[in-house]
Amino acid sequence: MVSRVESAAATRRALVDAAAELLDEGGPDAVTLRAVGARAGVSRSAPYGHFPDKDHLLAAVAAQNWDAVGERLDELIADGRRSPSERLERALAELMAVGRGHPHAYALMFTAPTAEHADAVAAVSRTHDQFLAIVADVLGDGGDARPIGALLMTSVHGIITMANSGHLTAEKWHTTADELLGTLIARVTRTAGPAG
Amino acid sequence: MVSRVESAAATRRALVDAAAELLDEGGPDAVTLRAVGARAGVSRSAPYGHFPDKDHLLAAVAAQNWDAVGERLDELIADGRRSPSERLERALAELMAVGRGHPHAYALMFTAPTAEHADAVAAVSRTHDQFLAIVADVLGDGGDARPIGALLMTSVHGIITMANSGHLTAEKWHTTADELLGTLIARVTRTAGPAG
DNA sequence: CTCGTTCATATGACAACGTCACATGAAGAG
DNA sequence: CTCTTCATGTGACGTTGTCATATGAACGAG
Repeated sequence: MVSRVESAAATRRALVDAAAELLDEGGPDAVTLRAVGARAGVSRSAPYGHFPDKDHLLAAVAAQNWDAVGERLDELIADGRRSPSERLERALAELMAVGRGHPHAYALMFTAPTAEHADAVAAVSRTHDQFLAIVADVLGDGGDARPIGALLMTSVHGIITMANSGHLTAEKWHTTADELLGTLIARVTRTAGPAG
Repeated sequence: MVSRVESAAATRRALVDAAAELLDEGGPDAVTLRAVGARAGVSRSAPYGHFPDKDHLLAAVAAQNWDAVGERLDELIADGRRSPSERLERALAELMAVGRGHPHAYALMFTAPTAEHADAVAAVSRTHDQFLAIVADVLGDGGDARPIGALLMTSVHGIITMANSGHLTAEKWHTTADELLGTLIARVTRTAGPAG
């Protein structure tokens, strides 16, 4: 029951989960290999049996987060009760909820994987494809969904990061992240053509 | 000529410049206090005579970068030969040029100052106000420029950061950062009303 | 069952880092 | 000239990521 390979896989999962929890709770500075090991019930350099270095462990956390978002998008796509534009709104709102609710985890998802971890790159690619499918469904067969999808994705990403860094204050900009999301969707998806 | 206060001010400037250069060249990891001191011609803990800690030194670098952008926006505002919408395009292009040309410096500008450094907060506020003035000039007297300005600022910020982190590949999204900027301006400033 | 191998994990150690306490030496005030 | 002030240099400490090595239990062969 506790075969060697099973135990190793469990330890790997525990390490990734511990790193994710520490990141969520205390930010990047709280994610030390010693703290990760302690929370996972192993010692400080046990991660080196599963990852080449700390960056790869963090890449595994990022991949897990991307997969979680992809799962939510999957549910949206499978849910036939909603209209395409409603699905797009929900997808963007989901991204916003993750970004605002778990700022550190979100920031990690958008720090260059640079082929450090093939799993992370694949997870990102999968989730992006799912998002593009949702956008394509809204636009119909009229044009290429990718540039419009990119504009939506990058803009929502900018709203989230500026809000998280405290640069999007209501006093200065007289609006909120949620309002900006609504305006963005309205203005970008209004006429579904490819580019202005 | 080398009065004590002058010398101290010169050292402070040298420290900030050294930190900015190291950041530009080697990224955040290259900015160690020892390296900063060495490049500035002083020793490793000289910064502590001018800043409470490393974060405050970095905040000073961020403030300097924000002021530099503000200066460029000032030039745009002062240049009467351009139309308001042309000025807005140039302002956003300027932001994009900084972000793409100096990714580490740009990332630092958008990491929470959180009142660490009053100078940094003031520099950010000044530059944001200048940007809003440019946006207001495009919209005319028809409405509040702030929400539209926020949407433009956050979206461009998102384009820059996603491009810098390698998440905005041409293969996946079939577009480029520059194209997205054009589409953004076209779709957001088309009809100048406040919100959709 | 027994023995030798393999491999995940634990421990010790090292360099580099941010930071502090203290020493030093020159600029400015009287 | 003397004393004070303050920017700077030096030594030291705790923490971090990482590696070399030791250990001990899960496997395959006999």
